[in-house]
Amino acid sequence: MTEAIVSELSRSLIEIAWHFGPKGLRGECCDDLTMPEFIALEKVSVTPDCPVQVVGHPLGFTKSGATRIVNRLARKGLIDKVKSPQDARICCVVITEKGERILRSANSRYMKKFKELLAKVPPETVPEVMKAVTVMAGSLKR
Amino acid sequence: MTEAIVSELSRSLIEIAWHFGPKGLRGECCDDLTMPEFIALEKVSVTPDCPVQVVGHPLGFTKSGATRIVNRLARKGLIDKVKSPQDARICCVVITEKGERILRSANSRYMKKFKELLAKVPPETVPEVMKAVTVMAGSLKR
DNA sequence: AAAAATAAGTTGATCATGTCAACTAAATGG
DNA sequence: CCATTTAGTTGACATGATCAACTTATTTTT
Repeated sequence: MTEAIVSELSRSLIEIAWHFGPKGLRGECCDDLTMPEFIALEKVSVTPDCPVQVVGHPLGFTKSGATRIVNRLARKGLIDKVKSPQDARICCVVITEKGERILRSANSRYMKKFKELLAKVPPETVPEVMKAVTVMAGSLKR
Repeated sequence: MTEAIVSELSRSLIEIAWHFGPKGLRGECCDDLTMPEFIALEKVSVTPDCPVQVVGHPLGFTKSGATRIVNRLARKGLIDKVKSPQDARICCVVITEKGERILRSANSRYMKKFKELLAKVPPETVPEVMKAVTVMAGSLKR
């Protein structure tokens, strides 16, 4: 494949990234959940007794940044912090009922945006595109 | 297509977006060009005599934010601000030689990342994926 | 068992980057 | 020629992250 085409494509991907990006669904719904907050909440929801630092991993944050985003989510009532019984240094982060609700709501917002994009793609290629996106994302989780 | 699959996919896309995102190639190269700076520089490079506000458009910035990002790029020597001879209110923003160089460098960085992702995708589906990404990005430019 | 090293988390100081509203200066048009 | 609009800038502010220094708890070494 030619450089020019890959170049064009990576620019397209960046545009999509920005569109879905930090200002993604600001103010559109969901307690004004920012994109990093969404990613953090998602991480908490799939990680049982998630330590604070781990919340920062998918975001590439330092542990300090992790503390701060966890505190923000806690202040909004989306998560709870519980001291681990095994190791008192560790702070188990768990999602609350409200957190689950907000996460679902935010997720459907993003889905809506994504569907709008997919609508422009030739329908017969959709399954392959979806598979490709999944594979690409999967290769990011180290 | 089922909700569950679209949900999974939109999360994948968000992960990719974050990976390419604001902290994208921070410190990896290119004078520490941030993602919004990259987008701004790109805009300047394709828009002859680009007014300041226009730089902010693809980013969704206010004119104030546009001024600030333009000043940052100017301070780094990547662009020049020239008063328009036709209308002295307007400030024509033009990319410098250094700006062109940095832009190319940043672009190839992003391309490298993108290629790494594409490598995980079944090769025969690559052309369709590329087309789909382009179309999706295209539908964002209103 | 005591001391040293390591690890999790927090916090103050700071920095980066955006908004808003008020401003200046230039153009436009009754 | 005055009123309005427009481009751009700026000060005050909000947000959100880092860094380094700290506390507290666990683990390792001796």
